[in-house]
Amino acid sequence: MDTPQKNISQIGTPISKSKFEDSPVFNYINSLSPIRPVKSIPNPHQFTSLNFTSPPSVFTSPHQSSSHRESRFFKTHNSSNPVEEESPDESTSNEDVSAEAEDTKEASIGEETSIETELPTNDPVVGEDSTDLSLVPYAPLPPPPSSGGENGSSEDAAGTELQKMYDDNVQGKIETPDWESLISDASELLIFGSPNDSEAFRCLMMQKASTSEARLRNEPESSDTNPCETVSFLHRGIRRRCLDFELPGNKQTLSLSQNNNAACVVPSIGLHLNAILLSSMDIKTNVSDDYFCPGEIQVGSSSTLKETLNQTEYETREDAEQDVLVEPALEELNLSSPKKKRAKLESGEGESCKRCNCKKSKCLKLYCECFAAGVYCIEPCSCIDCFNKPIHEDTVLATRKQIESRNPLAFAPKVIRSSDSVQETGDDASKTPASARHKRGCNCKKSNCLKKYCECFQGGVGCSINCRCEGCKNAFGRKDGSSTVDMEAEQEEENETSDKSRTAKTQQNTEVLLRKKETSSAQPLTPMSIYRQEPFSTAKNMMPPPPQSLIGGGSSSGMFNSQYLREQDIRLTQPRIEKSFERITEEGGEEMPEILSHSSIDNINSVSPNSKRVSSPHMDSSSSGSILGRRNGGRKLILHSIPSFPSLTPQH
DNA sequence: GAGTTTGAAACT
DNA sequence: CAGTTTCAAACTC
Repeated sequence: MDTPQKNISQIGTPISKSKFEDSPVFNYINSLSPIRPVKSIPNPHQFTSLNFTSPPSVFTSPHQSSSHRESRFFKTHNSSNPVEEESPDESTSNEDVSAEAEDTKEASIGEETSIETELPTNDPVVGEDSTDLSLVPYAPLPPPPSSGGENGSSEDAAGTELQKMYDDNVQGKIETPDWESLISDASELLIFGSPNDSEAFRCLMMQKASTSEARLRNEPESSDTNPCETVSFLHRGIRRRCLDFELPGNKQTLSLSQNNNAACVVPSIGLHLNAILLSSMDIKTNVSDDYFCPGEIQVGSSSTLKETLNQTEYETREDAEQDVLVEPALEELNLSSPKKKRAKLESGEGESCKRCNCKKSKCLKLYCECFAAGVYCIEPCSCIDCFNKPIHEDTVLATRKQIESRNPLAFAPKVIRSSDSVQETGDDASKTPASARHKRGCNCKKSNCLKKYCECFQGGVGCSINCRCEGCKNAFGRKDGSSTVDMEAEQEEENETSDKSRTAKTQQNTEVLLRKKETSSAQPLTPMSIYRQEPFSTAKNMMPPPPQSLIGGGSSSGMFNSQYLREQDIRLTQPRIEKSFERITEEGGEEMPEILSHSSIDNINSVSPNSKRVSSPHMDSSSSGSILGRRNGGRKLILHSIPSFPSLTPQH
């Protein structure tokens, strides 16, 4: 097999390889490509290496009929090889992978075209715009500048040439690279993205999934550990689709995480972040879970998580992530039997993962948890006449927009996390132990805020002034200001008053939460908030003064927050995430573009869209701001434009 | 699994 | 903005 590099060299310069390296042209080429020269050299073996074949697939989704969506990733995804599209050999499940693998092979053979095809995949990701990567999936892609390649045919000649050159150069570097590096990059993205990235990643997956859900279903039986496959699996495993509310153009945001988040998460809670971060860590423990759900993870291995939460943990993340690559396959397998999963979720605590059962809302209203969370409904959902699917993307977006017009914060995370430090501020929040508060507060009349009917309780947060509940006995903190101290006592009360079985459940949750709180309380919480926003954030989407973003950051990301925060377990995960962020900031300081402006924070208070009350931000702001400063060690965090949550509306 | 309860979301 | 209806999750049996 020839190495792609040859091709590259050919493209770039017809010179022989030895000359090639020395030649000024080579230098020039190097300068062109953002990526480190690396491997222009090594080729042959790298190429031959198994690693090589598969990995690219990670970012490429050859078969996609809806290539445009992925265009971001595959800038130059010109011609789809028929082969790509359908690899007769492979089972449907593996089609993608196999196709990709073949593509790579072809690339190695040396066709420019084929190479280009492959390259694109890598390019965006590795090199230039990590942002693109993050952007991902569903967003109606703005034609990426570089991506003109999407429709290679349509490209202008000049543009094409440039693109080619660029691609070629990049290719040379990227292609050759061993997968390890590639994967590591990818993992890094995940890491960085944290919430956002993960979301983005997920979105990526989702795209795939959405475009070919049917395939996915069929897929997995094969459990090849081929790198490519693993990657693809990863995506698939994560595959739950996020609604991409992000608007094209998000690229503005500098930070990877931001962009990414915006894209996917849009859905707030974006699950995403969590998903990956957690997943990376937790997946190991809970392979069976379909999605990376914080809650599930916890449940599955609560103890493990706790342990993992330790600061040291995140250090292992990279490794974990690699593992993730492998793990997904398992998940994938599981996916094949949705019922199983569902059953599992039901029985267990799969709640974290959205799976709706809508019958009349068509999953286009906030009644639908999936929709509310900013994710598309998937197979496991039992909804009827569901419109919350990629196929109806337009409808979904339109509906979302409509809802947002009515209530800008409709898709904002319901639970706003504030830093623990809040207590210091003396705000009402201080009364309650929980660092987080429900955005609007609950309105419980009969549940005493002791059941999941109560959104506060469900979100694992205490009731606050904002709540209009009656007879509040929220174990996480009463409206009247009972503190964490009381919680245990409350639990006891609960036991007495509430039904045994039910109580037991509740109590468990509560206990878990308490433990988490105890553990987490020591740790600074804030940083997360910043990132949370990102998932959905899109410069465009940003609300003027992003109230949400300020809010807790946590608030903004639809999927992320909702899914994540909703989990009572949130706390456990959070520390971890924070750390990851922290790490990011430390290591790649540049990566964090966001600026946390206090001003925005101030706005938070005012922002109660529906006139419904929003948790008092100031506490958040003050605390968060201070914390941020602290955490970052004086680094300035800029809240550039943090889209608080994934809003469809371009701008308000 | 069916039915009931509950409170958020949507509507008026 | 308040009251009512609709809805789907949470819960119970």
